[in-house]
Amino acid sequence: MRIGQLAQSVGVDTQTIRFYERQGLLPPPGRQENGYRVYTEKHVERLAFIRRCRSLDLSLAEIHELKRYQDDPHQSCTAVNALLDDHISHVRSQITALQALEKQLVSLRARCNDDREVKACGVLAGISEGSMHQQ
Amino acid sequence: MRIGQLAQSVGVDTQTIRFYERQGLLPPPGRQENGYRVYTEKHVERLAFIRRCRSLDLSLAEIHELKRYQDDPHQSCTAVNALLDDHISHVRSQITALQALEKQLVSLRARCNDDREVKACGVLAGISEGSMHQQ
DNA sequence: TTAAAACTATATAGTCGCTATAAGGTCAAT
DNA sequence: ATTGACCTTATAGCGACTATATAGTTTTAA
Repeated sequence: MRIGQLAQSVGVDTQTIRFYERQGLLPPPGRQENGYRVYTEKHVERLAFIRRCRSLDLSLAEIHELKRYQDDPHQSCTAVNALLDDHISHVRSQITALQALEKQLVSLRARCNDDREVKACGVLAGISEGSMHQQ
Repeated sequence: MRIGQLAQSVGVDTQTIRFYERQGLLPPPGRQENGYRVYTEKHVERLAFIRRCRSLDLSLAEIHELKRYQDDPHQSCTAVNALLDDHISHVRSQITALQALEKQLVSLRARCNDDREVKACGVLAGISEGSMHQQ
């Protein structure tokens, strides 16, 4: 199968596939005489795995790490679990930060509900004052 | 005041200040005979405004937009409010996405609590199966 | 048969908001 | 005279792609 087919079957751009290859995430495929890449089912699975990891927002470095674990299947999976735990706490702290941010934004927004002139707008005033840290 | 003083008083790296200048966010300051930048109180305020916007996670493009509104203080501030509303809903959808992600990650993590060999690890299996969409 | 469309290849630059590095000029104090 | 702290510009790097340019190949249609 050529790159276009692989791309379509996994739902990825061809550029992204070449990019993963350059990054060492996807093993270099065979080539036809004309230089076209030729992929196997293995590549489909590997690419799908990468995309599922990405949909979990794992970084390419983390996916690399998981790949190393997969390639040495007899070691303990403690490290796999640790990686996931780290990632979960990373996601949780992102959520916390964004929730605090949302609160700030909503309280800022409440300072101007009507159609004032910009110079009287409570929102701009609020940002300029920098009084956003208390309350 | 020179760039180091400005940087310290606002709590920003000097590189960042020059970067904002190149981006057109901070007006070009005067220069001493030796070429050193000379800043005024105006610059302190403007830079602090930029940093407060950044702490609200507004993009440089959005800050540009706010700057344009400030420079035309007699127009209605509807656009300011709209910008903020957009930003709030952007933040909210980020939160929602991250919460869904967290759920996925936690349920994936639950598939392996003990020290198995990697080849039997439920976490890696879970990712490989790609059965993460039905909860 | 030929011409156009669709596919493939590589290389390179752009996105965002900085941050880091290199290589040098200026200034005050020792 | 030299150290050190400051300033200057230019350039490259981060992450994970995405877009563009340029060119070769294959497939399809007229």
